[in-house]
Amino acid sequence: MLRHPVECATPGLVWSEQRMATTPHTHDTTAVEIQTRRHSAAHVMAEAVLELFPGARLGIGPAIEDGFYYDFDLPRTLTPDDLIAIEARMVEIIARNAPFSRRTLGREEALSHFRGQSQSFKVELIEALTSDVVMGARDTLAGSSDAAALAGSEVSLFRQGGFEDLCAGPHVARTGDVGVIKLLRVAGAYWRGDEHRPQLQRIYGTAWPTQSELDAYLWRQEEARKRDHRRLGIDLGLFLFSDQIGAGLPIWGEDGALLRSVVEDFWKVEHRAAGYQYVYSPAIGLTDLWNTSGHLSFYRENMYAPIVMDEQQFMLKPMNCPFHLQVFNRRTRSYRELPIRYNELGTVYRYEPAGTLHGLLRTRGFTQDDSHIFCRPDQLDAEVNGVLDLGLKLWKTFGFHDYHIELAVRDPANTSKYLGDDERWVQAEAVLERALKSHNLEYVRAEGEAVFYGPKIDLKLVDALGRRWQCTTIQVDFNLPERFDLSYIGEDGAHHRPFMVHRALLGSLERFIGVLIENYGGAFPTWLAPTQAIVLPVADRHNGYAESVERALTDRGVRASSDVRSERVNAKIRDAQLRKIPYMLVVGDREAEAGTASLRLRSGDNLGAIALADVVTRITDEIDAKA
RNA sequence: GCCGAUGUAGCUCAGGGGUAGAGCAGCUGUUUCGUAAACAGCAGGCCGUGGGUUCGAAUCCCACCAUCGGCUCCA
Repeated sequence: MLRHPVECATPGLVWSEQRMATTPHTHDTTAVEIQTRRHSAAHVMAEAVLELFPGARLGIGPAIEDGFYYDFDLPRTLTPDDLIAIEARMVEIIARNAPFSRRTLGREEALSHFRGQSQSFKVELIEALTSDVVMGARDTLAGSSDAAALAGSEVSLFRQGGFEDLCAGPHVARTGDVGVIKLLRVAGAYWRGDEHRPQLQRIYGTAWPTQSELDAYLWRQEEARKRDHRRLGIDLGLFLFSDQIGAGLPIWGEDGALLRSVVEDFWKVEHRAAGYQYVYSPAIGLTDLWNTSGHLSFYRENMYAPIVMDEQQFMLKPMNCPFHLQVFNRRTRSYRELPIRYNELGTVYRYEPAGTLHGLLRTRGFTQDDSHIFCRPDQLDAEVNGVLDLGLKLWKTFGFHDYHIELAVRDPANTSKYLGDDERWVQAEAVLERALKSHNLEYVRAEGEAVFYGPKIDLKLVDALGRRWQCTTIQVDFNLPERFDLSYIGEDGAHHRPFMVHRALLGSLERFIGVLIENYGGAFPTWLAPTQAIVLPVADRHNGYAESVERALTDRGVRASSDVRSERVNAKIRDAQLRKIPYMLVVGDREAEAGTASLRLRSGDNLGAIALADVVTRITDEIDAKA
């Protein structure tokens, strides 16, 4: 049993509170208890590391979802053996069952205390912490401080055994209450997340009340690994990467390409129905184009080097916007034709640092489901609303019903990073905010997250395991129309500047399909499955009937095949199961005689013999319903 | 890009200074079978790439590339 946590009322370290706040279900008592346990485990780990590496400097050590970490500055890099040794020492410390105790120190006292121990990161934390508390600015490290107010502030410290740490708490009562721990991995992490500051060694671990809960967690991790789209991509033959092509450049294999084309076809039909006009644009454009668009000033580090031909410089496109602007601009536009909505599955190339590549979720070449909408000021609200309507329809059809939404706005402290005047930024933010509210979508404001040409809505899809995936982005762009001098002739006969909405609803086909794979664990709903039905003849003499069954399905547009190998049905079923094919139609003497098929579902359910026509209807109905 | 780990057959992995091993997949043959793996045989690798050490390197050292776990960044 977990005893009552040590009480703590002092305003504490910003970081631990932030972590707690970002963890779901914090109001749940058991969640608070487990967070307390894990945070205490981090202290135990720090004690163990200090016992083994007396000179170690400590960074921060919060509880995180499913575990905890602590950052250390150590004289040498840790090896897997070190991890074992640290874990063993932690088990000892937990067995010592030392009580956690709290005391407070004045700011100056605390500073000299940690200076005396050469714990410079702790010193920095106190300096930041006390000013934050006084100034009420939780996220600001720097900032002017009121000396008088600071002098009176206090910080809390927690001790267990021979180890004392700056900490807001709360903690468990004794080290024995930490529970069952396991260290998972070591990773480099920049101090305060800043790549210009020292890199520390971060040890990740997890802690649970009992061994069986730890085992259950490790089992869940294993299950999650089985859903990894990179694993499934290989197993199901969906896509591949090749050393001969280059990192971050996926190739779609047979079934992956089929899946992708199903997604694309559906996307195109829905966009046409929503009043979009499809356009095509080239992969490269003259350097001057990217100058005009502002990409060379604001996006160059993500762009590939110029291609020189005939004394002209071209650059590979990292975005599709400038091309769509050209389509709009090719002739004078009337206010009567607005809104104009161009869409394109546009393949872009962006340089991404090698260490950030991750299967289909982070690549160097990807195809955005892109669109640019040009409209009058009085149409802007309706257009953004229309984008959300279409988005919701798509996401729901693909099986995503929960979203995590951010309204990304400028960093007010650094407006020089952005193009365009204040008034338009304020206007753009207001339009996005109104659209979210009118759809009753909850969102959080994210300052400093806007792109250089406008504020945006970033929408993350929440998958079957509760994980969030950044896919959608909806941006109001007041800047590119200006740069390319877009205009339309208004009712008054004068030129007016159109507004522009830039949006990708699935994000990129690569990432979206990666997310689809993980969400469904490779077992796609029938309308998406590359092979929707497979006919399994019991013996070779049933191959003829099997092929007629297959034809009955393919004639109705079902993606079906037959497994006519000289294998036993058991083997054919096993292979079909592993390929996660939704429908298996077993046919033998009885079925051939009666004109039926014995229907087995991917779930393992055996529905028995069903008249062929009914099987076909059942499958086509399900495909049509996109269920 | 930064920190760490890893790289052996299509896949999963063993081996480890003296000219490469298993299972599955593949191919061939036999089997004709009723809801998650029939049997036998064959074939398959410049041990990520390039240097170095050595009589000899897949094995040791260095560099690079890629992948994995994180950090930072993002569709």
